[in-house]
Amino acid sequence: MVRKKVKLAFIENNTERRVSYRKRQKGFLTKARELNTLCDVELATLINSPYHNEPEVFPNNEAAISIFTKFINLPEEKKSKNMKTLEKITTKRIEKIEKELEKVRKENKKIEYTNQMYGLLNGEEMPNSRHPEDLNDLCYVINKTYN
Amino acid sequence: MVRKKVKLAFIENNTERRVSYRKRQKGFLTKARELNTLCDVELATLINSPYHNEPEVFPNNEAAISIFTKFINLPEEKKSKNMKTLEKITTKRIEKIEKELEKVRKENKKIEYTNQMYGLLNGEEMPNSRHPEDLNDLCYVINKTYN
DNA sequence: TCCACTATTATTAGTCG
DNA sequence: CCGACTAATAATAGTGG
Repeated sequence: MVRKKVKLAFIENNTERRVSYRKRQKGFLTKARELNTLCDVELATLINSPYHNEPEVFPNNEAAISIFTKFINLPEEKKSKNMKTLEKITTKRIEKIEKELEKVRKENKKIEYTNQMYGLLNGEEMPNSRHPEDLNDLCYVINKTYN
Repeated sequence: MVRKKVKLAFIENNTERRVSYRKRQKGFLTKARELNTLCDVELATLINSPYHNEPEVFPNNEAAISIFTKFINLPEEKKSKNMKTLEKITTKRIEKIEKELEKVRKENKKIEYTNQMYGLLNGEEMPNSRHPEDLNDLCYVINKTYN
């Protein structure tokens, strides 16, 4: 996918294939980490290749085993197609809990910002994460966003 | 990683996160397919997310299960370095509990045999499970084994 | 909510030392 | 064979409908 658009087929040349593997494994694991972090999903991967002796596991052995064991033990009908009522109910509950979670996060942010305001008013140091020029807007933002 | 360089952290906004997840899952699975095809390695992935009801499995259920089962059954030292404390601790605890269990079993046996001895001395029937010719040795065995 | 678009960044095939 | 580099393609955050 660069210099030359590459044909999606087994790379016959050994050296070329090994080099490509190294680069792409790196990229692949980065993508896994990003997806995992940005969206907080349960994600496991395992690669067996002749280019390393031990399997390459993400995120780590225990988590991967736990995620996969859970899947293996799922009853067949849950592994695919037809979703049962129980699962739908669970999904709804998860959605509800997520909304509550977001609310709590907002509340925490508000408290955090408000504390920063008080701290600043009492002459404390400006937190590293916040620039002085933000100060004028801080109070406005707090009220605008959270009330 | 585009328009704006994105911070590698959980995306708080629900909608934004869902959209990002969709796009990135697509990209991730593409990368998996490419690595798999170009370099012909054994590769399995599994994602559980609130954005789909069924786990997203690559390359397919059976292959993924087979690859992971193989891994789970590997001897510990092959599973590699990053086997963490949790599992070691669990293993140690199980070993300890098993030892205690064995001790308790021995204790129970001793009590059982001793009771049989008393029963015999008081003229009770020989238990079916024990032959008369064993009797000579019983007391010796009790002491030899358990003291 | 979800396309489709596109400006940008990220990935990587091939090159060089 | 390997690491660094870079030209070129690929992925995707934000946008507009």
